Amino acid sequence: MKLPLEFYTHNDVLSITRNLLGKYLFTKIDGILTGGYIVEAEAYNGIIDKASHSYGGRQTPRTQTMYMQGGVSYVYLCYGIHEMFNIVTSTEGEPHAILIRAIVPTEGIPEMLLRRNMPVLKNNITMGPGSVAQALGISRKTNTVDLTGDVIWLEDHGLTFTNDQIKAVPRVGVAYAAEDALLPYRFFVKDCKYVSKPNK
DNA sequence: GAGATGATTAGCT
DNA sequence: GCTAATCATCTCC
Repeated sequence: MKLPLEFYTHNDVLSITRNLLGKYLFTKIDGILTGGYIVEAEAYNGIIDKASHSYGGRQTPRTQTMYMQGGVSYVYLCYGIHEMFNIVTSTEGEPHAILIRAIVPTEGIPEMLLRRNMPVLKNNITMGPGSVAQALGISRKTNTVDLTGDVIWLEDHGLTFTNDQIKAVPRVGVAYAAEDALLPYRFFVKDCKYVSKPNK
């Protein structure tokens, strides 16, 4: 059931992103199991993606993780407080990554409530990339973790979405990036209450 | 070594 | 809808 390493090492980061929707993401942090299935993800297509840390082939200590072979986690801090969970794909030297933006929680919900400091379950518990990471207990300590290991992993439970249920939208703010601006990099499940804002 | 910045979120208007 | 909060990392001097 656990996704094999081959799932992550394909070169087509966009099709991997599409296939990630409906896959289950689990984490076991401090011995506590939490998880859910992915409903929103965004591809970061390496050196041609202006929004990527590795745009233009930039290589820094932080982005080293993106250049690794697919199948590891890439966690980084943004705006000082939000930790983001990415899945590195493709082969070594190709800085492809997929940002997990939203999941539907299924396992360990009480623990997620504690981590998010929320009294009751609300739709926004895993809405947005920062919230997903926090609810799952992901932090920079879980950077470069092997996704076929026992800390963070993905499973296929046979859940799939039709093309009608999935919406792919072009990224915004890259209008001058020629044909790349037209590519649909962001995938999400329509009308899912856990998906962040424009969910139709 | 100092300054700018950002793939966000929450809370107020 | 819009704006403030907040800090590790990158870049330039």
